[in-house]
Amino acid sequence: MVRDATPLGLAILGLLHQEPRSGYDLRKVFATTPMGYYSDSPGAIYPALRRLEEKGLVRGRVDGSKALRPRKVFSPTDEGLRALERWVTQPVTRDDVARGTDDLMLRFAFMGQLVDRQTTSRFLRSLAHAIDEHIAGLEPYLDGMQEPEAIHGRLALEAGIESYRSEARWARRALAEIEGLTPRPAQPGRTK
Amino acid sequence: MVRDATPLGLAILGLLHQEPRSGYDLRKVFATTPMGYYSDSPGAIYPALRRLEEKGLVRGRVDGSKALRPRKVFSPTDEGLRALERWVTQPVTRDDVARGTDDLMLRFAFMGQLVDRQTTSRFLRSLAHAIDEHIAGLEPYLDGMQEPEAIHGRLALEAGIESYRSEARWARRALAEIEGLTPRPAQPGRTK
DNA sequence: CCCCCCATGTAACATGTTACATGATTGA
DNA sequence: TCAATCATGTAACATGTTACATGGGGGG
Repeated sequence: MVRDATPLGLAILGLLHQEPRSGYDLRKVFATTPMGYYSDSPGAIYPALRRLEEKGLVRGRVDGSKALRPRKVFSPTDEGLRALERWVTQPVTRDDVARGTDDLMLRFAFMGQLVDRQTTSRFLRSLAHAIDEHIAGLEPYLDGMQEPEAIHGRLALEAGIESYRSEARWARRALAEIEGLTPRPAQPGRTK
Repeated sequence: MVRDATPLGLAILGLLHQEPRSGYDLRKVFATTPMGYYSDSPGAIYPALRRLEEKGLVRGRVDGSKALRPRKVFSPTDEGLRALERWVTQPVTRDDVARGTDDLMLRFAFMGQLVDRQTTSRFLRSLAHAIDEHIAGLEPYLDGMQEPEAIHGRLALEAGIESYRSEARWARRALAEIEGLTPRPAQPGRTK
């Protein structure tokens, strides 16, 4: 699984797929929306855009329409679109789940405009499964923390486990919602 | 609020406070326990230890007891202990909550051996409060996502919000458990 | 004998942070 | 006129990643 870009680069690529944007537009998105997890500093955005351009994943066009200082507006190339699709549809591993689920949520969010519903369903199912596995891997540690001296460690671990449980529940609910939208056209007999 | 060390450095400092450890010991902790969120690579651990030593926060002693290659075992200095205490007792801000709660959980876990119960209670209360505020800041974005086209974005945001809710519930439950342990000796009249 | 574990570390590289620089336009 | 906003970027720095280097000891 060769990495096409950094997490920030992939986040940018997905935003550019929603609509063409300048570096400044991207900064505003990261600064003012719940995507603020990613950096909004110019020292991160502009180099990331340059790297994406060097790899041929995005292309920038100078927009001189306004009298303002010229904006450089970027859009994904075909290759960029393919890289984006590869990223969002990657199988979900336990490692993905362990290191912050933000990345996974971003993949899910961008999926809406990019792949069909079956692919989304597959993603959610594999996500739920990976979370279950991860929880099963954490639980043994709880047994080693039953002494009263270990109360802080135990509680911290419980917080983690519960947060994963909450995410697994979400994944299953989202799956139901996505699949309940319309019966899949190819298999009308399976409805309900 | 001057930063005494990087997140990895603070995690190391807390582990060394539990018991003196070598660089290799630390790697094993990060590689085999739920603390695996932090890096277990030698290229991160050894430089981090050197930085902590240069700042006078830890001191290393060569343990030549075994016939094996000499281990270098580190412990926190008094100054390191003070830095650790400053870190865990820092007030919890919305920003802390937004960028991964792992750091906060680590602070909570290390708190057990470091501060009294009142400080822990204060931490948990401010955590619950910061999470509530953060959720209140996220909810307005949901309103802008009621159209059916925005379903993926809406679901992703809901996942985030629910995960924060789950953490706020945990904080309040942990608070009850910590405060229920024993009545505080100084105020016997307040029991029950 | 060879490979894996113990245990230390270094070097090149990629990435992000902080702070600065530039300059035009818009509103108080 | 002064500050804020639009809009681009660079430079120095800190940190982490990946891969390599070293060398002894124990087990199959």
